[in-house]
Amino acid sequence: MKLSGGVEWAIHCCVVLSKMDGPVPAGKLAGLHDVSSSYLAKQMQALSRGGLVRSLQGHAGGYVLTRPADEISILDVVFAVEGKQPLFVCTEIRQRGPLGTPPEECLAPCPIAKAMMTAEAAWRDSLSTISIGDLARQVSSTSGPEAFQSIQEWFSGAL
Amino acid sequence: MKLSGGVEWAIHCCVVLSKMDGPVPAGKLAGLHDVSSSYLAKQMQALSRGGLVRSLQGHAGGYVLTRPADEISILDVVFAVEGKQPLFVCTEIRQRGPLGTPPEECLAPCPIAKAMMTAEAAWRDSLSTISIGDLARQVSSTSGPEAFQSIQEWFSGAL
DNA sequence: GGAGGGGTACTCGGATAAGAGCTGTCCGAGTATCAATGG
DNA sequence: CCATTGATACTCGGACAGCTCTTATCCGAGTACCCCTCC
Repeated sequence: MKLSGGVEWAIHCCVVLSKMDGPVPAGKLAGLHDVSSSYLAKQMQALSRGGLVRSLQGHAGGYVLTRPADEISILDVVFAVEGKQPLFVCTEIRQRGPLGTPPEECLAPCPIAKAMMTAEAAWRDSLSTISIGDLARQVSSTSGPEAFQSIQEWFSGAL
Repeated sequence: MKLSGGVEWAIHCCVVLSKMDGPVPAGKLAGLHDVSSSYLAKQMQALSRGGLVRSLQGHAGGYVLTRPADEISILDVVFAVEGKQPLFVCTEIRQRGPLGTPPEECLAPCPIAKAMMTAEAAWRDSLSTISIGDLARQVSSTSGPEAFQSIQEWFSGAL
């Protein structure tokens, strides 16, 4: 029970994209972070399907954020990469077995499922309060404001 | 990225155990819920390793809760079955690549990891506020107080 | 009648296969750029 | 000198294997009960 590693990559890429002017191809994002180019491309495709980024094909193509960074929450990224399926899925155990409760009596949700859903909602709420813009500002204050400028220059100079 | 299905089984078993007098073998718990006996045994072993239940071997053996139901939170069960490893693991991407931040400058935790950890803490906090005893009381009020008595009788009569 | 010993049946515990999902890779479809050519 | 046209190189997108983790199963180790035997 572990979150996909691609989530971390995707968030980092979104933060970087939020500070770049033009489109950035997946290959350069992979080179910057020293990760598999092909696999990161897969994550970017997920972001594209989720509507978080827009893909530009052709010579000077790449990915661009579709919305302002402050309007993209971490939850959006997690949903795009991992899917919206909840962590806990109730299989209605109470209805099974020789003493199972008949379905017509199961009006209220199973208390166990309810508790798990409440906790999951707390998790999602916490993720939805933090935006890509917030993260970018925090990175600027910790790693220095010139960090993103160096990245942009590296993208231009390219390897 | 889905929680192990065994978690649901384990919680249900803990709730049932909290209302039983004597030890209950894993086979009967499996029969009650109509799930794989062998696989549920594995989950019970995890609970035993986690110190939540005590195993009694021999003819009239089985599993018994080690603590009062009100002192066992759902989080304890999740930790016992899934392990205490966090959902999100930071691989320190910021240190990798040509523009990676040197380790000696990474004093503060990565903002991205920090945000994920905060959300995870909210999830765990929510889980830790609900005990097995709470769930048992909710089941009694929704499914009727006689439900657990029927189960106890079914365990005695056995199949 | 009571105590001791052996057998039996039941329990847990860990070691062992099958399946699904994540990780990683490849090649084809599409498009903007650039250069060459003709007017 | 400018517009058109073709080639080119670069991009994304989805289809294809390898591997780890979850799911499912089995058999051996250990223990309490029960019955039989002996005193």
